[in-house]
Amino acid sequence: MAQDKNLTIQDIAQKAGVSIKTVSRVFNNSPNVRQQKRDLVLGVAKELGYRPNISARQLASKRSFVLIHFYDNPNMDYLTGIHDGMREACSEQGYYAVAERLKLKNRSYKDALLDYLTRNPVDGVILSPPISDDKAVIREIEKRDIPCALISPGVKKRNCINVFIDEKMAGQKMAEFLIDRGHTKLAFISGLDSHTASAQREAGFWAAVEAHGLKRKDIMRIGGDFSMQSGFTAFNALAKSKKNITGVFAANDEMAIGTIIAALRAGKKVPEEMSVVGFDDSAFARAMWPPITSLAQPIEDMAKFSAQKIIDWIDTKDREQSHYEFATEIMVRDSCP
Amino acid sequence: MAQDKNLTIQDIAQKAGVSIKTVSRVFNNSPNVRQQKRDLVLGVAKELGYRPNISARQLASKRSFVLIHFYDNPNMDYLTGIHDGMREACSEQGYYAVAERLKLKNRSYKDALLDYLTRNPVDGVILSPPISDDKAVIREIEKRDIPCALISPGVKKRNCINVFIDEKMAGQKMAEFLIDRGHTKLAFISGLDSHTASAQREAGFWAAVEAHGLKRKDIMRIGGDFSMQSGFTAFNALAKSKKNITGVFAANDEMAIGTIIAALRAGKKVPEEMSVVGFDDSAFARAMWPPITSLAQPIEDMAKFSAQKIIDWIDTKDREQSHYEFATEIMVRDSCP
DNA sequence: AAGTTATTTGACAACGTTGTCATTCTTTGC
DNA sequence: GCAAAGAATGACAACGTTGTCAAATAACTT
Repeated sequence: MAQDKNLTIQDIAQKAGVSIKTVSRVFNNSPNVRQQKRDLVLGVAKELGYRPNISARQLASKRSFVLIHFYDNPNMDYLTGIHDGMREACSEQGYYAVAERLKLKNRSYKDALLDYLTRNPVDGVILSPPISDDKAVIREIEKRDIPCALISPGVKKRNCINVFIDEKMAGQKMAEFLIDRGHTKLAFISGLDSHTASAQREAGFWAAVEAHGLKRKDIMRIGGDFSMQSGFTAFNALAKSKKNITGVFAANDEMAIGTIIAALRAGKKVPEEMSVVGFDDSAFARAMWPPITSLAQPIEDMAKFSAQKIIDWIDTKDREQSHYEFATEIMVRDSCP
Repeated sequence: MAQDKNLTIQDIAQKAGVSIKTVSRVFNNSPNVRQQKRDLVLGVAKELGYRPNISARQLASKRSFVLIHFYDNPNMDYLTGIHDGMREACSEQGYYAVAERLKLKNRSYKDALLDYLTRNPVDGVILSPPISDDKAVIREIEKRDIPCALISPGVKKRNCINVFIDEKMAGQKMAEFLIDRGHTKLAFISGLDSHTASAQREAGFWAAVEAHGLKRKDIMRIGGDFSMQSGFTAFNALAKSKKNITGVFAANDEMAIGTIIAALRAGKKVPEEMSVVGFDDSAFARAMWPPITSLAQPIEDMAKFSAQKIIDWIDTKDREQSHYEFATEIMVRDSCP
């Protein structure tokens, strides 16, 4: 099967009895190769265990074969999910999956981006929140005509591949999950306002509140910033109020954790006296005590799909549709059983 | 300064009035180039903003210019620390920094490694715990004559660059930190036994206990596995015992967090009734409530240094010394002020 | 000062692909 | 059936470096 020798196109061409250019065409999914020859070449290549030399491809084609994921959400689960998904799609096609953090907080993040793009040519870009909503970043990428996929963008972009879950529906599902379990006094802890998804989750939350005729005065809305710290302060606000909230929906798991820790510290039992649900299905949510009920999105599938679509786009210079929606799932755990 | 055009060696050679080979030599730190010419070339290159084409270098030299970090500790702070350090060293020299997870739990991890190494040639490897102690992995790398650096290995290897902190001393420092603050009834929560560093931290702990003449019967040793979960159970063991422990030293931050959460849940105040210190100075340790006193190691520096040494090794085909020790620092926070 | 040896430089052919463009087959249309 | 158009193939020159080896220059010897 897999040879160790460094085979070249030459070897394959010889054994298959075709020209090296034909072999090249096959490996680039170029049109204008008879199916019969395509199969022949693929067969020989597989038998001999041939793998194209990436450096040579890069040099000759002036492509980099790099798909890069720009992120600014240092959530390990999320990141590895995206990375694994990208890699699955990439390795099949001989692409590299690279991840690069872009710190939006730093004033110079745009410079860092430009610097990166000029130093390291990339063939495709995947942006995850909150960068998938950064107009400056998207503009620079479009300006260079680099195929681009947005994961969970707040606003869908015409020239990009948009991959997302229905955040509003997800928010609504979570709120209804609490309501179904008898909670009528709810709190929503929001994320950063710059993170559009959080706003949509909130919209879903309010939709559920309204649909079930809950009273506005029984509902609290607490501003957070996705950090554990803001979960602490959120609980304090909760405790200070006289509303006697029993169901808390945090826009992400870290804030849910913060809320629970603060609750424990204050002697409030979770879930007995107060239920908390999070969002993201992070490892910490699973490891907490109690483990946290959270909403899981198929992030790996989404990333794989995005990468695949980008590669198609590169190959065909033309992409079909650009909106793709994925289904979510509530992971029920002890924090709100 | 930085030109956008794609300059080639040719351009530099022409402008500097030397052959392209000489320029090539300069950029490869090859010997046998007169200092005067070296400066001249470097000057011209800088002025024009030249950057070597990596693909061409790879193709011609059969080097990959990739340094890879194999890890199996999904701790984001640690990982980004290592990655940032590597990148700093790499970017100066035109190398790529790549990270790849090797799941030791999977039976097939060795196959995954071999698969990776045959598919993606790498010029150098950095291993972090627990992989820096995996003999099978190290053997495969040595077999291929790939320069290798071990970060915090339990056992130092002759043919590798060994970069570490004095784990035992660090453990001792942490224990003494507790003792200095008046604690005489201590507990140590260990990590996985396969993680040699944990054993060394423990050795330091016992050394401090002995040096200060604490009574063995006042000390508890609880087996953990680095997970938050094991911090929970550790606290339970603590609470069940009648020893009235007031100072806890967990071999990493996650277990410290678990311990604190369990304590809060049980109504025990931290640090008023019990002090807890961790190890690693992770983001969560900083974000917890109370923030956790923890031991910080200069991981970024260590990684940068490792990468630099590997590149030197590649360039000179010869490395000097192979043991390098870095200093640590206790980050004092509220969990044991 | 001439003969040696060591150091520095350069010419030119790789490296393994893809782009270009000319050539040879297949269709298709009438 | 034959021309015209289209699809499939291949020959050969890039791509931007480094390796090899020979040539030129500098540094010692005696």
